[in-house]
Amino acid sequence: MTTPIHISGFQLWKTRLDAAGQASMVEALREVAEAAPFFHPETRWGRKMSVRMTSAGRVGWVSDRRGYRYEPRHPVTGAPWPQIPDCVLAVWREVADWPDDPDCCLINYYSEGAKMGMHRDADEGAAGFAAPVVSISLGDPAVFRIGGLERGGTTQKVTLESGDVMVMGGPARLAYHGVDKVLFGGSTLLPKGGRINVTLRVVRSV
DNA sequence: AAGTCGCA
DNA sequence: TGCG
Repeated sequence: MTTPIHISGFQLWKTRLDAAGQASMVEALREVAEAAPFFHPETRWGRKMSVRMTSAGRVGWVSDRRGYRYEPRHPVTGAPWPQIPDCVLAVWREVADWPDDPDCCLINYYSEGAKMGMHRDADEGAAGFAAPVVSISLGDPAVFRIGGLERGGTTQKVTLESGDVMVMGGPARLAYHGVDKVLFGGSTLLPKGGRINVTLRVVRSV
């Protein structure tokens, strides 16, 4: 599909990745996770998030009692993050309409029952806000919620399925969004089920 | 508050 | 189920 759907300023390409493309991306991400294992981040208040995360790229997104930030090293192993896989960069270059490659490839794994509250991607620095955020969905479908620029505004729901690619850019770059729930078992792409979401960002704060 | 819960 |  070459024409995206527009939802509150977000662009959504349904099944932008075909089955083979999804499978090879999962394999590439599995290799990233071998070098940079998934970890369970804590919020600033010491609560575990339900998603597990890891990253690739120059910096990775990290959360702990010190707050949210980007770091050049894995918080558990201390190793630099692996390189962003070429197949992931290829998606960015196709849809981002941005001259630079992303600095961070955040990989979120949603097992059964995992969700993510409404938030903004706001840790990338002012220059990073100019670039879009690209999001790739793999595995089980998820109910994604899109809000506006302020917390508590009206929201819209959209189901994201495996192979979907979404771009949050322009006026919607700092819009609130979250994941209500994962429709566990809705896809056979991942051996253990669940959902992987890959987000690509230009980071100018680190 | 990238969480959780309680309320309408 | 969408807020607060």
